[in-house]
Amino acid sequence: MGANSLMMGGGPLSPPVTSASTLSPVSNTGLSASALNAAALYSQHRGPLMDLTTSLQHKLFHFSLNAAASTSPSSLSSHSSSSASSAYFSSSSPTSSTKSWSHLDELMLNTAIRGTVDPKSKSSTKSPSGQSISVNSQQSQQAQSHSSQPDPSVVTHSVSHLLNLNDSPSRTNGQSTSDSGIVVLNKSNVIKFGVRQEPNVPVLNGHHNSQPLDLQTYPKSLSSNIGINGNNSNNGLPEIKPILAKVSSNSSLSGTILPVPLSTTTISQAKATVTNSVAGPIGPGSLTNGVPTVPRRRGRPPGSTNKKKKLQQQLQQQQQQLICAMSLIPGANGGPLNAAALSGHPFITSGGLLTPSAGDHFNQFAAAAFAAVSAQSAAAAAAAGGLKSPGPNSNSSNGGRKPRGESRKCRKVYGMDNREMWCTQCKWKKACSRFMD
DNA sequence: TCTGCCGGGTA
DNA sequence: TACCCGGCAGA
Ligand SMILES: [Zn+2]
Repeated sequence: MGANSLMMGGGPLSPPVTSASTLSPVSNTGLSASALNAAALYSQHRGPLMDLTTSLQHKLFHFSLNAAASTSPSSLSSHSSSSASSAYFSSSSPTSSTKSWSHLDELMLNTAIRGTVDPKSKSSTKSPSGQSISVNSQQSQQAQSHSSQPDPSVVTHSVSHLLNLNDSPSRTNGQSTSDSGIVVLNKSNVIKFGVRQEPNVPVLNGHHNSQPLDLQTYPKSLSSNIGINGNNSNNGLPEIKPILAKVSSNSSLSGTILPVPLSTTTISQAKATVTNSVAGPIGPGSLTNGVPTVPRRRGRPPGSTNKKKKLQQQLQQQQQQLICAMSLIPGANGGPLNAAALSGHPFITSGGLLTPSAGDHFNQFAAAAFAAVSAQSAAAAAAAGGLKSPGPNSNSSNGGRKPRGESRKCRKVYGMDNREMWCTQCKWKKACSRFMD
């Protein structure tokens, strides 16, 4: 029931496309204008498409392209001056919670989409063409290892294998009313895809009798024309192609994912109808010459560090302690030190550091204070610098950091493989909101 | 080595 | 505010 309402309930497409009235997908998709138009054009001839990126949010599986993982952090950010198109790609540290697309497999797809795990579908999925997912993984690793520029065709190939797309659009029956679609598209640097939520619709047909998506991978020039990720060939970003497909609910082909023929004319037509009135994450400002660009990913850029700031804080703290200690010097018993006394003191340098020099009137009191402060600041620096604090019970409430709770949190409960099941806070590396202590 | 999460950057 | 990640403390 949900599927049908999703399919039928969609309003007209937001961009003023001529075929908008014939299209029934949800419009608030965040898909690129050209993609929407391509979908519109397709649905005009072939029947309605449904954007599952929106309708199946909770079932969506998402992953980041990790193709640039092996590059240095500086090369991760777009080096093009067009900051609008800059994007980051997650590094794949061992503890990284981001799933590399090369690790995507059928099991995860089924888990993500159907919420169930089919134990026998784990790993080593073979396609009839003799290629397997592991081959794609190898390809991806190759792409990762020797180049900061991932090979977009590898991405597309792999996705097509994973989705097991059928390459025969002619098998589509004309009954558009019983067909719904699946849209696989890029949104920022994340590919999202899914199928409509309907029981008993196998996402991946069990026979793996499909072909790879080669016929969907139009050449680079075309993908540039359609405006996916812009046509800036040297912007350091991988090209992510739109993949449009539909799920047939025909009895004999139930669950088979049929590709949408993105013909050259369709693409060019789609390009011609690109407008600036696209709503969604790809905002109006990110369209340049009708070419949507990839917005920069939110969040802390990978590779950024807190060390600089921390060092600064450390220094400041040190100085403060110094001043406090120096307040012992002029007064008899640690009376407050006024500015005049401090500024006139021979041991306070412009940098705020105390530099006792031989021959000066460096009294014992000051020496003692200096030693004390030095020891203190050294300890503080050691603590802040990542050295293990010395004793087991070094401090009961160190730094105001609350002690770790004893309950298992989402990460432990669901595991890294099911990150989509974690609570939001855990996803963000914040204090878990689901398993409170 | 893994887990939990704080601090802070970015949109 | 939402999202994301470096890095630290502790198990
Ligand atoms: Zn949680």
